[in-house]
Amino acid sequence: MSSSDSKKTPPRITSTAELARYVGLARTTVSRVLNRQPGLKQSTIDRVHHALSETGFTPNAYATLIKGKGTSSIGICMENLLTPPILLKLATLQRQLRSQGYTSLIEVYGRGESRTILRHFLSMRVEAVVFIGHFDTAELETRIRELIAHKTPHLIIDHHGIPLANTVTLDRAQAMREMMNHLLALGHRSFGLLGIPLDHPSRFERIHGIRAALAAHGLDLPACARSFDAQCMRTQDFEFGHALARQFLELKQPPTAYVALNDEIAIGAMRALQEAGLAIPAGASVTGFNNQDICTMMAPLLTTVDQQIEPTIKTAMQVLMSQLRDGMPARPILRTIKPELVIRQSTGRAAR
Amino acid sequence: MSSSDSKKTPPRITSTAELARYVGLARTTVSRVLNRQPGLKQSTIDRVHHALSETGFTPNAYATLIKGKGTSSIGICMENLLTPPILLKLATLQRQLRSQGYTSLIEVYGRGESRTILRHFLSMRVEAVVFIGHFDTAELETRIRELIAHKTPHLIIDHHGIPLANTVTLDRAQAMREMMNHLLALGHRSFGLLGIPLDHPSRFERIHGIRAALAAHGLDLPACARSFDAQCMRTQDFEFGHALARQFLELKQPPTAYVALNDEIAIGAMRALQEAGLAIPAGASVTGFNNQDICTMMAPLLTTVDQQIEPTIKTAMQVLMSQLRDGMPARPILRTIKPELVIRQSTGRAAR
DNA sequence: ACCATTTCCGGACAGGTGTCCGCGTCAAGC
DNA sequence: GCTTGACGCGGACACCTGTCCGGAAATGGT
Repeated sequence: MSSSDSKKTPPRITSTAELARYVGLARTTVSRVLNRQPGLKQSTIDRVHHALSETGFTPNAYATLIKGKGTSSIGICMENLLTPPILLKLATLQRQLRSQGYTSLIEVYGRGESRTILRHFLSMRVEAVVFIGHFDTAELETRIRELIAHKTPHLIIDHHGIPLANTVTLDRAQAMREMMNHLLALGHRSFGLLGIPLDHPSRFERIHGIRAALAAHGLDLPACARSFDAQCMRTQDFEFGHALARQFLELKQPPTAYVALNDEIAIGAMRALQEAGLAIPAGASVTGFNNQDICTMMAPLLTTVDQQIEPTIKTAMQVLMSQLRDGMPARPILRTIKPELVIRQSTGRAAR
Repeated sequence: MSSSDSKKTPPRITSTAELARYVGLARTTVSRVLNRQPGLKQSTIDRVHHALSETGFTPNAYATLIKGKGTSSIGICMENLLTPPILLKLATLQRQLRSQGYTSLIEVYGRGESRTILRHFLSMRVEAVVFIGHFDTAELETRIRELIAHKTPHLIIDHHGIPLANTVTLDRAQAMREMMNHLLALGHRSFGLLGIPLDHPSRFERIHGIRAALAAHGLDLPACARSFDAQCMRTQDFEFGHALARQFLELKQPPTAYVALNDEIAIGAMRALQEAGLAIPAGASVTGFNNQDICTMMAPLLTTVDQQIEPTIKTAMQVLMSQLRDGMPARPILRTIKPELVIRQSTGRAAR
């Protein structure tokens, strides 16, 4: 009791050397304890661990990682942090990476910042870089070239159309083909595209699928499908869909089926149509994309496309891990994920 | 032309020393160029920059940051990456931090992992740690104590009730008080609470606000409000709200007003009520929480509470920056954000 | 051709950690 | 009391970058 038990305030330790002084051991001994090397008495191990939890000291990660060998970190560049499917991918990817012992460095892309972001990742010596979402193609391709030159593994999720890049992406053309076939079988022949411009490169795949399905029925895209995207500002998707649908309703002969870029736009459009007195699907059909949770809470339940996120991330992990294990592949890896059409209540036979 | 121009493959440079050898300069000279020190010929500067862009070399961030002075990084621990309001907070905070020159290290909390996460942050020598969301109170309090001992600034967003922690949080009691006053003024006297258990510590604030509003009207909480949370599994919120509402509908006298934990649950409940033939708000009133985008796309438009995320993050940044500038505050900082009641169409006079 | 100035070199140290290795110390067994 | 291990010490080097400083070299001007 009379001994100096006034250890109310353990000193602030900032290095293993200080910690070693604190417990009265050599710095190298402390280091050996921290790295679980054999040949140490149990009592000294306990002594160090006790001091460790007492002072709360944490070894400086930067000093360890100077050597660059095995930072166990992956850089993830996100298109944004707001759209649900992208986020779901991030969340599951991050979880799986962690379970494999990898830390994620997450950065959000802003116009033209990809260069800065990539430099940051490389300066942090990440072991791979993942891009999730849609980016500027030319810019992204430059980044990929840089990564390949660095021999740093990479993976693109969603953005399709860069031949030299390892890509895991949903087959959006296939998705649109199936969706169009579904609508065509219901007798629809005039379509309103919501949030899917006819000529924008980022929507090329979708348009391609739509065109293919129409062609198979002897129909021509520009003749039976229209898009009013240029007329409306896209700020918030529900409102966007709402505004787009209203544009279509001003036509003398509005389309009988509406194909939306995503579920939010579809729901906004449904609301506009219903407000105009149209019953769905009796008066018009509406389709979404992503199969988000809301789809089953609408009246009517929304017909949509499921992104198959679980399988997507699963193959993404495979591609990533194979690169981390075996190095860069001889030729770029391309894995396309098959979408799943989810037919619910918002699509029905075309009104006469 | 005859000179050796076969620089098709610039070598892989991993240190400034190698780069210096590559351009035929001293390592220190290269370092001076990289750090923009004066007294250098323009031609040598160009020479280095050219080699830099040619080889794509990036200085090792870890070596620079060993000294620990200013990693300019902030650790952010997230409750999850799936609920929209939390994510909106993350996204805006991350953006604002970056505009101030800070990098964000984002980690997602999993049961009991907060210790590991905090150790990681500290080993990365972050300059502050932010918690966003709701956590286990005891666990979180321990972390905060550790951070204070480390003299590392911290901030909690949303989780309320840890006296020694710097906190920025929405006044949820106030929100519920206003909401209940609104419903009481409409004549409602029996309430169904959706996703808000009467006794769970994480919902203490809400219950407190509800109780206060009722008491002001001479009413007793257990007498006029019920919660069926224990009966239903909460996996997906829409379904959860749907299931909860169905439970209430089995009562002989179902409540006339439903107060939900969030917008998703409210929407699920609305759907269940409508399916049962109840008109809203004529047959029953429903309120949400968060004022997400969907609220304006429902029929009827959902009455809800706006979280005021912009002001929240703005004050969060203030609290954070003041700590980074002036060090730890003498006493814990507590800033509460005033919510905003958003009255729309889903609430109306109580049915007789 | 000479001098002054600018510019670059290269050695040195610091920063925190991991690892190797020879040597001292201490305790246990004979 | 001696040998034999087991264990801890402490010096050394490495990793990569930033910075300081004296001296060498090149450049400029006269």
